[in-house]
Amino acid sequence: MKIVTWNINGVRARIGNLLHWLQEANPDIVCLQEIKTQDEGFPRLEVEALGYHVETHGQKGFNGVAILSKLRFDEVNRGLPGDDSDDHARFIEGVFSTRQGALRVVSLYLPNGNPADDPVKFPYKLAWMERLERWARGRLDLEEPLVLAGDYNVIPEPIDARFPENWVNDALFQPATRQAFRRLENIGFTEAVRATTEAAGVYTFWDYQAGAWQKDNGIRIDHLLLSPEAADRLAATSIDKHVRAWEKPSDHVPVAVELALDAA
DNA sequence: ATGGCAGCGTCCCGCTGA
Repeated sequence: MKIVTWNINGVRARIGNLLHWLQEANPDIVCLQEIKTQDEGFPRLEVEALGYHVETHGQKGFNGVAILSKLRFDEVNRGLPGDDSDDHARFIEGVFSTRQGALRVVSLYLPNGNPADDPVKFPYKLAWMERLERWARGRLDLEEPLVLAGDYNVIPEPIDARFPENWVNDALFQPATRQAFRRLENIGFTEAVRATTEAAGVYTFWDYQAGAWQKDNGIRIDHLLLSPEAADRLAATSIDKHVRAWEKPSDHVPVAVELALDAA
């Protein structure tokens, strides 16, 4: 079972890249972030034509997440519980049947939080991370394979940036941000890419500006966190870095995990 | 990043992103 997360930075602007990549990578489940459209604007017919079921949680202009799946959805939940006043579309959960039992997959787009001294944006990021932890603790009680996949907007460690010194004042690399991410790991989640490589120079995002891609000035901020039951079935991870060199690319690339699970 | 891209809606400028 191949599960992938990709911040696509506008699904309507990226539909050609998405269709090409789906055929090349042949994933079973895809978690998209920043679809930047309302649900009715998602190009679902083109994606369905490739054999995928589509569930979205969109909003006008920015944010928005989706899950594409070759497996039928048994259940879909939209929005991260814990704050009814939060109207950002950043969270969608799908439940699937496998031969080994239920599988839960979340596509999440964690708030950026910049500027780090902003009285609203940075606290919103930390509060969202606290809500995610609270929600995730509850899901761990189910003792099921669960994948929390998405754009976390978190650089976990200095090794996850080409120039970590450039990020010390950034919300993505603040001590409080990194601590909140470690808390998610410490309650029982395994970060899939770091579980499979200790290598430096592994990035998932390169800014459009200042020739960041050409200089390999990247950061690793797209992650897949695995519950114990999912981590026990972790077979491999991969990053489709070559997609960043395509025409009209997203600034993020797909990050994949292979789990030893079979569709029911 | 003293902001040099890119997508989107308010649509040829302003906002958001990281």
